Amino acid sequence: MYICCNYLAMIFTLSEENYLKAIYHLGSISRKGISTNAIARKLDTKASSVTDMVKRLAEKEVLVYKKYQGVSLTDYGSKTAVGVIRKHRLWEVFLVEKLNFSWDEVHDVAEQLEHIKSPKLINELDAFLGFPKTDPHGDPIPDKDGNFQKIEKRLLSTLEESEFGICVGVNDSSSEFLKYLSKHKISLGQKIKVMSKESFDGSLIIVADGKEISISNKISNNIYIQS
Amino acid sequence: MYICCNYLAMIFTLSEENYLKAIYHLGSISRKGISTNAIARKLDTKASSVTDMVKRLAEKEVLVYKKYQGVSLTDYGSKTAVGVIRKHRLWEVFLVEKLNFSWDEVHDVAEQLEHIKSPKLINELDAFLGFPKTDPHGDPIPDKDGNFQKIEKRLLSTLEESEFGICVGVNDSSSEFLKYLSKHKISLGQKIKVMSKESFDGSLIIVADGKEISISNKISNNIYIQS
DNA sequence: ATAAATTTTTAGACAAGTCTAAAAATATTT
DNA sequence: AAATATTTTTAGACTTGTCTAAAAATTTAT
Repeated sequence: MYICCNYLAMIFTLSEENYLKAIYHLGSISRKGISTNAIARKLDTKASSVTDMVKRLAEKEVLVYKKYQGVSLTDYGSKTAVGVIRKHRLWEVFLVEKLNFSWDEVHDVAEQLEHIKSPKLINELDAFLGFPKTDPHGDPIPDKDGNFQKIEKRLLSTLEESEFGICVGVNDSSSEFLKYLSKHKISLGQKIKVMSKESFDGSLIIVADGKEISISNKISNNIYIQS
Repeated sequence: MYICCNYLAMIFTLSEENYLKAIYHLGSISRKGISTNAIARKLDTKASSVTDMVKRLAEKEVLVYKKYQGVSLTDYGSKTAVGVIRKHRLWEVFLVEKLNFSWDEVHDVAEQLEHIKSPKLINELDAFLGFPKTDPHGDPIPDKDGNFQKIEKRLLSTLEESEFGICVGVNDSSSEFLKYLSKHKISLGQKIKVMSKESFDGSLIIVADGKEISISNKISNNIYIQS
């Protein structure tokens, strides 16, 4: 029998880790295949690049890929993604609590630190910080076995002017509502920025896929975003 | 007038930083041009690869390169290398003092951490650690302007019979060598006395931590002491 | 000072990761 | 169900950083 790889010793490049993390975030809401375009949007890259990478990752058996059907992570791929997220969030806590970073300064640095490879480092850091349960944005920190509480998500309606987020899910999955979203280019992974907010009816003017549209409070109460 | 690059905003790849660091280390010994082969040996790569990279770095004006004449760092290249070394050594202190790493475990992780780009991160880390002057191997840590003291140090192998000194550093920081030292209770600050010196192979009989041991010339050539 | 050995460079190739442009498949509209 | 639009994939190219093999320059030895 042919053993393709030793999972425990498997090493991923920085790029591969970023893809796994992006796919995990997109997939943690919907259980369907994640589309090439959604991944491309999330990673600010081109669909063709995603196709290439996804093929490589499928060969490594961290995700399942079928042409034109999108992808979904295997258990091992999911575990790997959670490991990267754990590192990201622990470093964020370190930066804020020990090095006087404010919550809006941590992300870029944590994006670099999350790729440092050393199990001892991250587990000692966890202990040094007193095994924190959430990061500075309120997102849960997985423990060293990958267990954590439910993911934090907000309604689009809670965003303020000039804030933005990535669409990670919907509350209402009626065909009617989903068609409305498609027509306005709002899909999983789509970046949405709030340009202005009308205080008297809660309607928003947002930018999605480069186009500016106005949406009612009813709509923004049915879209989940992640900052 | 054509301005080739903005030094302050210049960003180097991981590979480029490793080349600069290697050239800096080789250059702080001899003042001549550093040879392609010496760099290749230090980085465990091929001479042809070094030639390629060195051309790129010369274009970025961080070093001066003339065919067949070796290279030498410009002031800016040198400053960049010192910046990487500063990061490496500060992370080593962090790992040992805060995260319970032993001195033979830090090198590989610090090799990764030294490439994280964030001036705020490293300056805050410096403050968090109390502005340490030396790393766990006794090497000086440059301050944020790149200044550091040269510490007076001699090789243990230069001591004569009945002389003694304090261990202040090592030349080889491989885990293998450091483990050997630990086993024989030789660490930074340890007093070492030379009892006798074998003239034909240069081996020494020393006393460290109250115990008498024999060490080869290869070992004593990798330990720095201060009288 | 010529020959031999060594070092360094060039030329050409490769892998990872990305891109553009065009083709193929799927989804939507009428 | 045919036409249109969108998504996804393919094909080919580029960059970074590496390699091998061979050519050129330099150094060492005779």
